[in-house]
Amino acid sequence: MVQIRKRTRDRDRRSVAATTLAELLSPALFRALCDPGRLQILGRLACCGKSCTVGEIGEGCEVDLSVVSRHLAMLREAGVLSSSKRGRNVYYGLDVDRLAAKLRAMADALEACCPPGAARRVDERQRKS
Amino acid sequence: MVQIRKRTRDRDRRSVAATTLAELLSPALFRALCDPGRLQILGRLACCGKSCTVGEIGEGCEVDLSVVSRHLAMLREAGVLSSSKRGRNVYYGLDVDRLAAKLRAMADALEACCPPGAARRVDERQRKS
DNA sequence: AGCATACTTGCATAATGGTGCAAATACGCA
DNA sequence: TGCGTATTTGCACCATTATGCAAGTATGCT
Repeated sequence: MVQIRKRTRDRDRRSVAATTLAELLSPALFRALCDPGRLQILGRLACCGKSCTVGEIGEGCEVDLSVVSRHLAMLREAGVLSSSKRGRNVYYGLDVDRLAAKLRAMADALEACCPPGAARRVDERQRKS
Repeated sequence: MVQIRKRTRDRDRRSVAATTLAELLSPALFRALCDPGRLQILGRLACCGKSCTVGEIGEGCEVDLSVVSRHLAMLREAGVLSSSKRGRNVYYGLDVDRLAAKLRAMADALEACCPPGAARRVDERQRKS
């Protein structure tokens, strides 16, 4: 009885994890991160540690400023960056903790979704048969 | 003196973190994950918890099996899935722990790269001026 | 060997994405 | 208001990617 109740709880937990996983693994986020130029911007903002204007971010980039602007907009729409306008300037900033939390949530959801114990190895099935 | 030594260490740590970050944030990985179909496959394999054949994975997918096969190959090349052949079948499996570890490493690198303390808030700069 | 099954690959096509230039918009300042 | 600066947007072009179909390869079975 205890055993059955426990299994039921496990199944529920996995089910919730599955929906969570599907929500967390959004194509849009990965889409935003899959371009080298955008990743470069992300890295810059992470290391710089403060929000910067489009012009500042574009400095040293070989691409047109309009491209940088579009990259930034895309990262903002994906929830990676936040922006705020101040005078003529638009400051884009990376909320490191937010992004880190999102990545860790994905990791957690992946593990929670996975059936407990047995099935964590890729090659298990081959070994059996 | 102690203060200076500490700052130097912090700078070193951030510098290492920056290179690590650049290595971890690989476009290829995000590239592999940015397609809805591939994410669906990933989710299935995560929840199923064991490696499956191409045919099994393709069941219920509306796309051609050749597309599934290509998606799987792409995920394998990105280091997300591993595969092994057994008879006529090819088993693709997700190593959940490996992927989760990769995501957490990204989160750690992001935080390590960020200058300590002050600069974790996006809107700090606007508040100053 | 011959045939069936499982998967991959070549190829053509359609869709999507990245880029630069030029024009438009938004704003501050005199 | 008029001008200069910062950023975004429209548009055309080129490159990349996704897809389905058909053909190819690899393997098991009789």
